[in-house]
Amino acid sequence: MALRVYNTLTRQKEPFQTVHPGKVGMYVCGPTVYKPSHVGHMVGPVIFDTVKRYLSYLGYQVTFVVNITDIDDKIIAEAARQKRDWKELAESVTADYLENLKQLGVTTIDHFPRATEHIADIQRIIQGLIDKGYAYAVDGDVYFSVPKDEDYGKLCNRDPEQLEAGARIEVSDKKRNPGDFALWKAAKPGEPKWDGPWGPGRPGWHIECSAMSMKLLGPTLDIHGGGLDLQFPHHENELAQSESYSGLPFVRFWMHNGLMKIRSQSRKIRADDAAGDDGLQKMSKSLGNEIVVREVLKKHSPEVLRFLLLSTHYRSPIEYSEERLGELKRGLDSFHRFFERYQRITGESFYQLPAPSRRGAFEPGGTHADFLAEVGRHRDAFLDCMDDDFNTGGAIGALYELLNTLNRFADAHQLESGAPAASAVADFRRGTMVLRELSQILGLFREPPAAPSAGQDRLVAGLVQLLIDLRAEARKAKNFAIADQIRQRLAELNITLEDRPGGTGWRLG
RNA sequence: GGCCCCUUAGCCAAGUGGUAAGGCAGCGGAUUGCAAAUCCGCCAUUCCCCGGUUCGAAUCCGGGAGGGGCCUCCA
Repeated sequence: MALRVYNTLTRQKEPFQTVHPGKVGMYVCGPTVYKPSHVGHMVGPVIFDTVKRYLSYLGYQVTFVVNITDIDDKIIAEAARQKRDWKELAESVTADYLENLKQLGVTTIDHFPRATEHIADIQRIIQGLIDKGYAYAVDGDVYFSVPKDEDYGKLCNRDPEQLEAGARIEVSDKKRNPGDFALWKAAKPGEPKWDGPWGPGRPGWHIECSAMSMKLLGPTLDIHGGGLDLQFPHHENELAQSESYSGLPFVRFWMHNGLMKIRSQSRKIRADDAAGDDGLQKMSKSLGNEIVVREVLKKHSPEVLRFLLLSTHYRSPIEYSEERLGELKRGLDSFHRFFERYQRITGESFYQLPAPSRRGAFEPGGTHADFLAEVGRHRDAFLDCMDDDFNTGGAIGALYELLNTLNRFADAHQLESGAPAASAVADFRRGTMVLRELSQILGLFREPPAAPSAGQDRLVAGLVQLLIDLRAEARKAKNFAIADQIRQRLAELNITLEDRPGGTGWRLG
């Protein structure tokens, strides 16, 4: 199957085609940096990081750009509130954002352009729009003239005439039409400003994305991504100004990810008796229900959070809850346990396994052809899901089936006990390599999970081993009362023992 | 008022015309001295409701109910 991608512009899945064969320019709207990121801000980066991983796996050379909007009304307002320098605020929030991305394994972004570093590019586009008659300057402001753009509204199916009916549009007597939006805003006294042909001021909200994306990726992007809530007005306006400026199609594929939701306290109470009201709301600052990423990572591993974001199709809304995270951790743990098992069997770390970085054919062969053929079927299922508009939820299902196949093979061939056939271990390794290959596409299992602090403590490890040895003696002597007491008391300390063919192991949790 | 989207088991979730993946939880079994881990089996005759198209629909069309997003800043 060939890759198909859902395009918001046409509202259907289309065969993926790029402007330049083999190359992909991908731009995703990043944050306006005035407050620490909440988990909703991670959805896009994780999704599009996975998109890039998969496109690279398919052989595309992908340039991935995420902008940082570091000048905006909200930044100015928040800095004033905190009595802080706006620039310093923007920088510290940016650092928080970048650290969160790193934690979540979002490692494929090539450029993080800042709006303040592209003022000249922004001004050039604004001037171009004025020259072409799409924009007009008034008292130091510059506005985009919506009626001049015949196909304005095509992304969101919006009729400019009806924008007036909304009545929620910012009133301004400077605008010629209610739907017109600012490209350049004149600075009020004390506000940050850059000199420009229309007077000192700063860029409007949408223009920085047009300027930076076209500068880094050319006039036509292959993929433009962002949250569903950015469709209008942000992307609609970006589209309008970019195409009016360049005269070329701005984006091949518009991709929008679903929003993070959270069960709100106030409605949860009602939901208990009111059937049908699930009490879910979008996570947002205005509703005061945001969960800051930094806080989440104090309690949960970043891998669980990433797993959550990939467990649902990217266009669907996704609920954030502690229960769900716990549930997913249990699922993830079964993979981690397998990796330890793999190491016991082969003496090799799963995380060191080589895996093809490019998609190729999987040739079963081997001594245990049925087993490898089954591995191949799961691999095909995984890749078919990814080909179908990056269906990560379905792909994860295939990953679980692959895990089951591998465990079953290890059981059936008693790889952990006695002296297993070398051919069985070799085929087992080949099968496991496929799990490594596929999980890398999702950015999962890149490194061993961080052991809880107690697990790294040599004293603790020594003491637990001592008790395991004593228990082994007791078991040998058939003194099960003592043996069980040791296990029970350890369990109370959150230490679980596992008696395996090769000896007893332990883990926290 | 306008524009979009969603509704699959206790929960999460894949599935866009061919007879319901997967996970969590639960239950039964193998294994174990007993557990844990792993494995096996069970767990939606049915996909919000009502019509229609079709040999055949969770999937297409029409209507209804419920939920959500956008139209103002939002990932």
